[in-house]
Amino acid sequence: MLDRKFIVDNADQVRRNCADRGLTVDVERLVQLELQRRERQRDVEDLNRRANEVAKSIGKAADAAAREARKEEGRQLREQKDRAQADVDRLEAEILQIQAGIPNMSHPAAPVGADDAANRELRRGRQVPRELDFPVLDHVDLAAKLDLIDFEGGAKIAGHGFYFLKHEAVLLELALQQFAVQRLVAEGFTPVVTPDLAYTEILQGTGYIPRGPETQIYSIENTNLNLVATAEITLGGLLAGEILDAEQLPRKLCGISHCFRTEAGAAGRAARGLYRVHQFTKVEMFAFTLPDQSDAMLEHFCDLECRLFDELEIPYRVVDTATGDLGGPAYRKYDLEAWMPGRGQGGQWGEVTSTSNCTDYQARRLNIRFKHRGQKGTQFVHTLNGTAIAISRALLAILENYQQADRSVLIPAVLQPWVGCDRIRPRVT
RNA sequence: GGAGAGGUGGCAGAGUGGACUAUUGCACUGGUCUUGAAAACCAGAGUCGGGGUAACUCGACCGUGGGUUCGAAUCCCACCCUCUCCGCCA
Repeated sequence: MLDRKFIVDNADQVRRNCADRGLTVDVERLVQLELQRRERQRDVEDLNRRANEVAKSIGKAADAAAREARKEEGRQLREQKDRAQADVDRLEAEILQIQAGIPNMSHPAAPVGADDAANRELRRGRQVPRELDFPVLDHVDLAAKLDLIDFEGGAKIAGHGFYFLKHEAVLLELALQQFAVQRLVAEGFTPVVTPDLAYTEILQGTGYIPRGPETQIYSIENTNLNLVATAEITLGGLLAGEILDAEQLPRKLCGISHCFRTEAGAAGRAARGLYRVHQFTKVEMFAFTLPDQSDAMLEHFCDLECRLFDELEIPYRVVDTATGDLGGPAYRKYDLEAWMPGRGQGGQWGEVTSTSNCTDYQARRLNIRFKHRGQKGTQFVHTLNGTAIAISRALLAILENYQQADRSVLIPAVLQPWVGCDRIRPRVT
């Protein structure tokens, strides 16, 4: 959420940013409603003050008749106050609705454009895509030949988009988690395993919208709980409502969670196999920083993502996300897109990680602040999130990039200690 | 899941309808004393919003949301959470 005072004082800038992101938002109406609300709020406070004065005077009233008169006066003042408060509440609700639809401001260097066509490639990873001089399979066919993933089984018990991992795929899932968490712990992250469910207000604080027609979120009926779409939700929510000591920032966490996404409206998009599924495991990075640390932290997160994929020896490119393709809370976002030889005709880049600087947009709604010891006042922290490893897409990229002419798949060297072999061979049945 | 007890400032902990303008202690900040520190003593100090150049001042906040009342930390209702015991269970 953007600061309301900022919106009112910088309406033009906010309107332009909404346009850059391809959104139409009635900023003028918000400004107008907010000015009305402030005026009415002053009435509420004035009536409260007068009612408080009356209440205090009752004990000192000379006689019963005077006391009754004062009571009546107090009653009327409270009634007026209630009416004024109702106006304020009504205005507040309408303002919030508009305000919630306003995205974060965008980094001045972020490419301006309507969609991912305007994304800017920043650089490529160490590994270049291999020349494959044999018929290339995609991960679905590879997994079938190697008996690694059972999509039919997943569909049978939970529907399309669910799957069973089997054999070396299971070892790879665990190996990727180990690999990511160990690297991150060495970089000063506190590792956590988070809940896979969270309250609606926590999701909203992080910028996710449960229970709408277009929601990507699974909710538990008759409760206030939802399945998380990412550990970003639980990691951000962990410190909701807290005031942090400035000296203890930045604070870096990495969380393992399962991620659940309905993928409503995703039908028809390139979604074969593991690329777009309803459940996967992810190791997520999250940071709480001082405002002047967040730009550098975003670069740090991006560097870490690059290091992980360089170590896995998977080809990738880094992309600076265009304004129209940024999520609402993001101020700037970098994606890593891995080379996926089996995707499309002759291979395509496909997103494997994403890291965002959300500045104070999430922190304002989650109410996470910091203060300097001995100084008065608080400010909102900045929050950042980044994918370390999303298992399903990393697995996809490994299978397709490491496939061999004999239909075996090599195991990346860094993962071999955990997988316990250097190659997955077709299973003899 | 059942029964009981609770949720008050950074922490501990008092407050059961009107001077709460939230007692007190610890921790914190400044000062006095001291070569310096500790101790002692004195003083200050929460968050959010509004008004004012400022000293300052007004409103809100005692788990959350409603309600009763002229007036609620205090009474009532619902929900959330914590602790103890019991049940169930990996």
